Amino acid sequence: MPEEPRRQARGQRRMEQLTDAAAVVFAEVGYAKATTNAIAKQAGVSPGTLYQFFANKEALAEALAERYRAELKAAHEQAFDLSMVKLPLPEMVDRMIRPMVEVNLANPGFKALFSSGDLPDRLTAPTRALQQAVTGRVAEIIGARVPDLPADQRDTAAAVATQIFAALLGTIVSAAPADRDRWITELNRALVGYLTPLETPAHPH
Amino acid sequence: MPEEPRRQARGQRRMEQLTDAAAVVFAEVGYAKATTNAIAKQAGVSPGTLYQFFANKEALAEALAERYRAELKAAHEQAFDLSMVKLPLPEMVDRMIRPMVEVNLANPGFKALFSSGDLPDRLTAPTRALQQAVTGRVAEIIGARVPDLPADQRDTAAAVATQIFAALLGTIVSAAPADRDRWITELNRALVGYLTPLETPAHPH
DNA sequence: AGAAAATACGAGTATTTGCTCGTGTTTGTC
DNA sequence: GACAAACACGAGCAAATACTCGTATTTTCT
Repeated sequence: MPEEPRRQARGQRRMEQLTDAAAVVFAEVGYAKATTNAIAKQAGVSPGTLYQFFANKEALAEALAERYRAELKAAHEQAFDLSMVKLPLPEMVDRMIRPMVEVNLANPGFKALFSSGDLPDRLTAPTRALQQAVTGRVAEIIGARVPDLPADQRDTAAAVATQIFAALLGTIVSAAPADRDRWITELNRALVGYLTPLETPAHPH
Repeated sequence: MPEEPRRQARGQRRMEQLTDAAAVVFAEVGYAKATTNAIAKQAGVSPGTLYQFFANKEALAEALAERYRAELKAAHEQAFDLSMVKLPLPEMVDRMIRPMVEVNLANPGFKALFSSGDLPDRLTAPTRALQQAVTGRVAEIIGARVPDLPADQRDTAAAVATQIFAALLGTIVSAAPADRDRWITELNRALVGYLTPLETPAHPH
């Protein structure tokens, strides 16, 4: 098995160019229909060069997914504060949503990897990693907010919330900028509506 | 432009065989990776025969989508009753959800057409038709339940509810049968949580 | 029966696509 | 400056795939 060559500065730049290009092409035509030759062309590079750095199309997608994961994590760490746990739910949800929408608007390829329905089997892995990173984050927050909630219920709630988010993300980013806030509001309502009962369990009637 | 030939009984059967086969293959590998040759083989028919009845892969998907639309409509007309409008929201939502899940379980190809992320451009049309049929139905119900709701808010709510549904549908059908009810319950909670505020507008604080 | 239309076949085609490989250039190290 | 490693090229391959077409069979109609 061939070892990873020791990358030099030029190579690092190329790899970034290539993931950038992949993001553009994925965003334009989706992962499945994106061709490696088109990605190479978009990067201003020959097909051969692409394969000098990535074993295959999938590895390229993995690298891109990993980049998004890191970016998301950074955005959240910047936007999150443990004090947020004490905010009213709608405001907290808003603060969770915004950075993710921002990351998505800044990286059009994100959606193609995060919430595309039928990707080749193997890509399920990086996609799952992305989704799971988000879900884990959400679970943390819910856990901090409702400490008495059993772990399994918390994880289920986090998974559902993430799916709702992913579903509406597409609508939000493909909407006209003027309508975007409207859809974000709806997403907020949906999440708040779903999560509120967790905070006020079993009310007497 | 060639005219549609007058189909004879044999041809009608073939067309059904072919859409059946398409459903199977779509369910197995998704629309994008489904090959027309594989569909023909699954139908026990040569590739040429497939193209005697469908101009291309897309037309086949359209026919399948149309079939699902009709099936869904029938299921709903059977399950719906105007009296349902007076039921408590959770129960009504449950009655809306169940038949759709049923149709989905009975027709594994449904999901591939209904909630797949990156389909070829033209297939957006039949897919949209399916989604819109569902959304329209939901809008009707909401309208009947909350007559005072402005039309645009009603349509927005219907669209969001449909997206939430589509998002969790995948989880529901791919879950182990034992877990299915659990996820259906969550879907119910999500929809009820989102829709409830519409029924009790602007509460005094 | 006989003609026309519909159905059926399946090897073959034109194109696409992920990826390779032989060859040449640039970069880093001593 | 010399040597090796990394980088770059791009024509082209092997495989896949949507679709065709010449031919043969079956059904329908008169």
